[in-house]
Amino acid sequence: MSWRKTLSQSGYRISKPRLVVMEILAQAKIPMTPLAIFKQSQKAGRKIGLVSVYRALELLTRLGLVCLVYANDGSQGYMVTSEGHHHHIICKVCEQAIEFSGVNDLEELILRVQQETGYTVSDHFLQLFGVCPNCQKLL
Amino acid sequence: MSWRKTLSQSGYRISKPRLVVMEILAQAKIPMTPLAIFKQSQKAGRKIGLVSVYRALELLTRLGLVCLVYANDGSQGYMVTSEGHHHHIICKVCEQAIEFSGVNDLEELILRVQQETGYTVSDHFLQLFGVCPNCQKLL
DNA sequence: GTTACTGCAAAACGTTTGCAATAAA
DNA sequence: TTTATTGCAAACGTTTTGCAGTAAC
Repeated sequence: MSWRKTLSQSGYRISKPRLVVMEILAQAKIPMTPLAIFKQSQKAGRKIGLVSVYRALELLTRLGLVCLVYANDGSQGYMVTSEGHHHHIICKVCEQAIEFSGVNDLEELILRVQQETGYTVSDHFLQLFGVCPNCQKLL
Repeated sequence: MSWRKTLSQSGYRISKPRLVVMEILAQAKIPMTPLAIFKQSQKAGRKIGLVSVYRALELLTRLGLVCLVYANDGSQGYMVTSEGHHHHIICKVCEQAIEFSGVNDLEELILRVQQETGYTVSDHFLQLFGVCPNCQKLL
């Protein structure tokens, strides 16, 4: 389903700020902060308010259309999400981030931890960090 | 090695704020924010400045004596670390967090992702969320 | 035409910094 | 005694909020 449909079927409007934020995130190769999205919109001549960027990101995240990823220096950025469950791997050099799926691989670990700790596990967060193919060439 | 030795062998002093922060974190069962640590120090009658809490946490994190964990609502808190590599599992109800080790279980996943993406993986971040044994009884 | 949404200004929040006073070694 | 460290006050950057005007449906 397109993000426009998700929005309107949930009773939200396709406004200019939401459009611009989605366009910028769709083209971005690296996770983007609210401020970076705002600046990019200015550079592109598509004037929107920083406040609207925050509000758009909050909504889009809640609808699962974008997600928050953490750089390993602790800073946070937003990315568009594709359908289904997935994780991200982020290049430490150029910050380029891509998705990978891999729920099943964690199943065994989760079962073991449940047995060892007595916790029931309902959710998890996994991110990998490394060097992307392009940056490997340059090193 | 005790955290005191780690500090002094690295050329740092065992000051009151650092002592208080470590004491509070050692007793805490849930990840604590800088502000929560500060308030706890006041309640315990061990007066230290909030700024010192920040500075102590920065140093202790850099030395690997404490670490930052993320709640699944995005908020962050600090915990003492035990030796070696490990991850955390956090209770969604009471926020109680405990460590578990499990590097080997990720090995296979990491190898697969490296092959699929061409990235070289050097680092990872994993956190599990669920319900702790105690909160399971109460539900 | 209705009302969800925007954008501004201002408030709120968490965190950092400069610097004189203090205390750990 | 020396100098690393503290604690205050003030600066800082980020995020949120109230509200009148605007635009999506």
